[in-house]
Amino acid sequence: MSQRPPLTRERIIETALHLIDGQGLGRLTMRRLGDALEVEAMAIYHHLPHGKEQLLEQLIAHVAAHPVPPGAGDVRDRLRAWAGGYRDRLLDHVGVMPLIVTRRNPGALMATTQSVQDLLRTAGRTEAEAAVGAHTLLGYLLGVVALDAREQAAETAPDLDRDGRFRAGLDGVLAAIA
Amino acid sequence: MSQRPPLTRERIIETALHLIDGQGLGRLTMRRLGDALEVEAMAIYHHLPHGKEQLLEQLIAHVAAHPVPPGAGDVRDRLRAWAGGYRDRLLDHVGVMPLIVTRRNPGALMATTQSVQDLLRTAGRTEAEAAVGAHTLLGYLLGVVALDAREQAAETAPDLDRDGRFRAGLDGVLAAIA
DNA sequence: ACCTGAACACCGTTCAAGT
DNA sequence: ACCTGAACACCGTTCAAGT
Repeated sequence: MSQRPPLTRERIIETALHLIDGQGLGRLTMRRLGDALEVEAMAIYHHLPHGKEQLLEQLIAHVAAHPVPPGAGDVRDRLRAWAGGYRDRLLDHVGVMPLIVTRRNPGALMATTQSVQDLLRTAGRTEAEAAVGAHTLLGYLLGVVALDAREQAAETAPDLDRDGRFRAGLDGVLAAIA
Repeated sequence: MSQRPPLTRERIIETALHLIDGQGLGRLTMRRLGDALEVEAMAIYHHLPHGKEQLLEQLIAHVAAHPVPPGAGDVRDRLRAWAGGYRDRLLDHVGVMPLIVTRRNPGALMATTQSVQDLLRTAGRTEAEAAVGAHTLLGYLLGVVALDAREQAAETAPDLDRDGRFRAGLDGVLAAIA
């Protein structure tokens, strides 16, 4: 008798993310999520009282919240490393990109943006420069991931060096802001 | 007796866009679209045999396809003007942004990207520089619109100069690529 | 050719009931 | 407290029928 692990918010979120990564956002339904959790769909509402809307907000938070870690060293190097990690995470969960771009849960992305802005501020930029810089870098990251995801879908030029192109573009953006 | 104008693909697309702009993507359903067109929902299938999927593809094409117009003059000036217009269009139809970021209809965005790449190529950049430049500029544009849309939803700092911040970031990106 | 109406499988969610 | 089961309103779509 394989005992089912207890139903928790974390397990729900993780399973939903796994479902999206494997089958796409369109196939995430409360009923299918219930099946994957070996539970009736209605049981989910006990842990997420606001239903699917709340589930999606949690997914956005889980993927999009990725603040720059504290540390020292050259600002551009720190931002370069952080941006690479953020891009990897977003590409691992491209299925949630449409959610991140939605009006739902605006806080998740804004907290991440704020952390970049704070870093730039600490590094000596003016408040206005830091705001423009953080907005530009985050915009570049989000948009480039969206473009890469589409290219993958279209499957044109499979020999394309997406990583190299990203790093080249990133260096340009970093030169402009930091 | 107000005669209903004939049902055409264009009228369907326009009405759907109007519905999204006013009520959001989540409220676009075939049945509601039928109501807005003063027709049974099933009539739409006669003009879009592949149903909602085809409708969404058309909406993406309508909003995201925005190639750089032919012309002469300073490359940065041309790209600046074009980018401003593209941003305005995307902001006018933020509701379709989640669709643009989806894997559906990859061609629409890629054609736009290609037009930027061609412009950079004609202006003397190498093929690789043009590819990185087009990808960087398009990425910046898409991502920044997504961020702006979220900020609008959160309604923090209503005195924020979003247009100025965009132009400042755009100048940085243009300096890096053109 | 163009549109309608009934029908089907599926969806999110409420609500009363079980343990 | 935690989960189930039936029910409701809604969805996209098929298919036969109308004109």
